[in-house]
Amino acid sequence: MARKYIDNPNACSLVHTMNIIGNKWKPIILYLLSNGSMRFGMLNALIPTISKKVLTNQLKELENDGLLLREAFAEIPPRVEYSLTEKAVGLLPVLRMLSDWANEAYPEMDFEKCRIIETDKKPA
Amino acid sequence: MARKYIDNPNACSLVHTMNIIGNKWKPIILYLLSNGSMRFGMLNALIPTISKKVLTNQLKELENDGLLLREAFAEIPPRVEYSLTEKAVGLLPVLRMLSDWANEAYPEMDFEKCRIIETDKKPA
DNA sequence: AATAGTGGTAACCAAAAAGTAACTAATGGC
DNA sequence: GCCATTAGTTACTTTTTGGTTACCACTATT
Repeated sequence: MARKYIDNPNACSLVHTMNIIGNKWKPIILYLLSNGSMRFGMLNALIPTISKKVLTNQLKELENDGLLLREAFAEIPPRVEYSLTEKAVGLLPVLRMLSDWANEAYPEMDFEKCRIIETDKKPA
Repeated sequence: MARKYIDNPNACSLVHTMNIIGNKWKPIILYLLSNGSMRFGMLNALIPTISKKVLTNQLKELENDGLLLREAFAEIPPRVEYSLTEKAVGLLPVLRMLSDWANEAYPEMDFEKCRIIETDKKPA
């Protein structure tokens, strides 16, 4: 009787996508940049609980995987803009569906859907 | 000038979905079970590189999140069947799209799409 | 008694992800 | 000189995920 098994999970396209975006911070970053290009400092301000170290690393990985475009201008102080590539834009509808799924699957949970709050104070 | 920021990433529906399925093993488990219910041992055999400890834990988490149904039969030896809930079935089309995205986004990569290999030998 | 079948569990460890705090570079303005 | 701006970088630490190994329970069979 032949045995069946998965030979190499890393060769699986689904797993590959998850490896690329399935962590704590990348979905948020992609969501924020879906509204248009953004500078490092703005991303950092919009996600108050992420460290500069981690943000830098996440942006670098997304760039390496072809999802982000990093555009450095010859300016002082330094100015760097991050924007989504076409590859990433193609992923947005799927992210939207993942978001919608949670809203439907857990109706008892009041999700904010990555709500952006406008205020003049930053939490302690 | 008002400042904007994300107040709580964990309240975000997209992040919630990622927290639930966005790790190393759960996409594979969901994929395998999309073909129909399965027993613990079969899952373990089909994913040769996962430990029983981790498989147990992943199944328990998926069950707690409402994606898996665990059905224990009054039999000896123990017999337990795992199957997808409707909640999980609703997620399958999205997983499929995540898979398709990788195939399109990285055409130079030859994904196996969680290919199941039939053979009578298990790798060393 | 030993072995088999099945689905685990427990104790400990390794690797990866994320966090903390301090520092850097290159100007420009006071 | 000091302070400000911006986008990092570095060294170390903590937390989380995943792995290893041995063991368990309850029969049934040899």
